Amino acid sequence: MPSTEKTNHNFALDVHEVAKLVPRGRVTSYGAIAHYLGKRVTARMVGWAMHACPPGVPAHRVVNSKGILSGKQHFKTPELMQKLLEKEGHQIVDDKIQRFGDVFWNPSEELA
DNA sequence: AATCTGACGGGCA
DNA sequence: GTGCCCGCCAGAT
Repeated sequence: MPSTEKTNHNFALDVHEVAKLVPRGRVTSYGAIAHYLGKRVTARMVGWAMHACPPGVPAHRVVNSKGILSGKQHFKTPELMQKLLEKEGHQIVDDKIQRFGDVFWNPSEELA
């Protein structure tokens, strides 16, 4: 249960927690996680949090609002992110997840 | 101490 | 549809 109260400079932990809940074969966005955690947490903060994501967090399942693999450069190798996603059944064309609307997982609803 | 940057996103021109 | 601006806050310079 992530805290949505006042100043949490620990939201990174919440971000990681939510990221781990993303089902295999589904993806979510930085903004969706941010919205779920609360108003003070913005997509940028989520991005920052992912920067320090511990092992076990499926960071490849988190993309930007357009379904683009904006963070692939931060993986061990840029191809890794796409490869993992394709392995989970996603189609990716030009760094963009196809059928994004269908595989999108919204924590605010699915996890509400 | 001050400033810039960033795995982003929404709003407006 | 494209592009610029602003906000949010923690690191890095």
